Amino acid sequence: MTLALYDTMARAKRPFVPRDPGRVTMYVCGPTVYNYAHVGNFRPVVVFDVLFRLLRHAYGRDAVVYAANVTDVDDKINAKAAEEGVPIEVVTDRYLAVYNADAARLGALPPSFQPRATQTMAAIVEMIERLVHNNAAYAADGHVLFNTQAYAGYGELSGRPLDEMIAGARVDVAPYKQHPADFVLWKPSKPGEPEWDSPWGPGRPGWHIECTAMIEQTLGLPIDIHGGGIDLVFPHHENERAQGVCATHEPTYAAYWLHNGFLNFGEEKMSKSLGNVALAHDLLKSYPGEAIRWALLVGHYRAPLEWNADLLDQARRSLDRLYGALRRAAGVTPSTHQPSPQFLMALEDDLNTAAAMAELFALASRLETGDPQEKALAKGELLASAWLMGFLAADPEAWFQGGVDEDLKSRINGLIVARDEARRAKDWPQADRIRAELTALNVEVMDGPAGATWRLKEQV
RNA sequence: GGCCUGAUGGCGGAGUGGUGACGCAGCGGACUGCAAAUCCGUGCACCCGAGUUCGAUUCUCGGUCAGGCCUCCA
Repeated sequence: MTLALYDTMARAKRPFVPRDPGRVTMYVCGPTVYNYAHVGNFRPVVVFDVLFRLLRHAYGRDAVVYAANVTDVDDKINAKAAEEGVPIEVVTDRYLAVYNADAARLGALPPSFQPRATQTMAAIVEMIERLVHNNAAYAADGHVLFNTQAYAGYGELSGRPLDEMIAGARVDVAPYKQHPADFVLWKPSKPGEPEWDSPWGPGRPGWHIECTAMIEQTLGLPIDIHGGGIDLVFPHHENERAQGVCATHEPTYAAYWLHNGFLNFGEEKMSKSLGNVALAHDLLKSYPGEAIRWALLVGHYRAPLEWNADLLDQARRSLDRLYGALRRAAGVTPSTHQPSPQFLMALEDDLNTAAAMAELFALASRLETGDPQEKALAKGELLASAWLMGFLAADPEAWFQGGVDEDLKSRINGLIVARDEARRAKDWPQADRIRAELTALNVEVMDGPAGATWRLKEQV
């Protein structure tokens, strides 16, 4: 295993060496649950799921501990709850359930932990107390603020010198801040908002502290890998790091910082064939989760990805190709359970999913054309490789015929049999009539040496 | 205003100092009663300008464009 990961702080690819190979820790910033999540929210979910799987492959299933948090204390949540006249838990529980269900349909394994801010309050308050005690935080005007001057390394992660940021800042500085870059650890709640007890009066935590507290509580500091969207580098992760280091006096907060790029929405391109490709939840009504996952992984995770309906159609066709090869090779017994070396090499190179996918196609091609021995190897490697990336877990038949109810299925099979009889009698007009009927049912027939197979034609 | 990325064929997207992945779409052929699928073959690209070099899409500089961050944000 020679995994190399691009570390945002080092601005370079670095060989990955965990602190303890027997306990590899990874934390990824999750969503604020106040609404249906945007597809872009699922890019990190899927990307870090691939990394999770790869790490488990390398270090062992139980050796990787992965925490992905949920932010359930937030202004937007408060607003939504107030709008509906319900407690915030009603809102957060609802959207968290949807989020988790959608993530599962995108093939993401459940993380080892899914901590929530509301369930980490004691740890948050305790950590703030520690920061105050360490002179890294101060109370002012009902707030507790982190003192950015207390940490010399502040700005190292994002590569921004402090004064530079202040010079370019477009926000007014709150009067109670000692330094313009200081940020809130604890603040009083507004009337009617949820609040928690603390030594500084009832209130709620600032945004950044929850992650640091959750990491310490679920994984322990320091951790090996910290991930999230590129937008989180500053200020969120910069602040997390400052807090974590000052609270623990441990110079490393996270050994590797990984950040995924954004999805690009070319508006005019997108809205034509598909009304709404922005919400994963809506997308899942039109596309298999696996196709969406494929689309999200088709480019390198750090690069921006052009997101449009075409991409999704192409993703589905790519999977058709792979599942098609498996379907035709139903009788082949895999001779290995190991992913192909080429495939592994691609993923180990900072998760080069595009190159890994190319290898999947190469394996499919060998599965189509190789001699029996080569086919057996290709099938084993194709399946093991694809599984490592979270693909091809479905039965090929189910992929092509999925979503068809039993009634329709037996009707289709009846027509296939009837057509087969007509074909054997060389009654081509009758055979074509039956095919037309099947076409009307959105079914495509494929005659093969072993009889006809069929598939549902693409929708949309 | 400050900081930072990126710009590859019809589309998406790897990668490389010299033989130019891969997928989808296209085209030609094989197979098929006809199709589909599959197989074989094939066309199409490296933003602009300058520099370094025997040679640059790949390195350097400048420009243009796009995106991100500095404020909630994947």
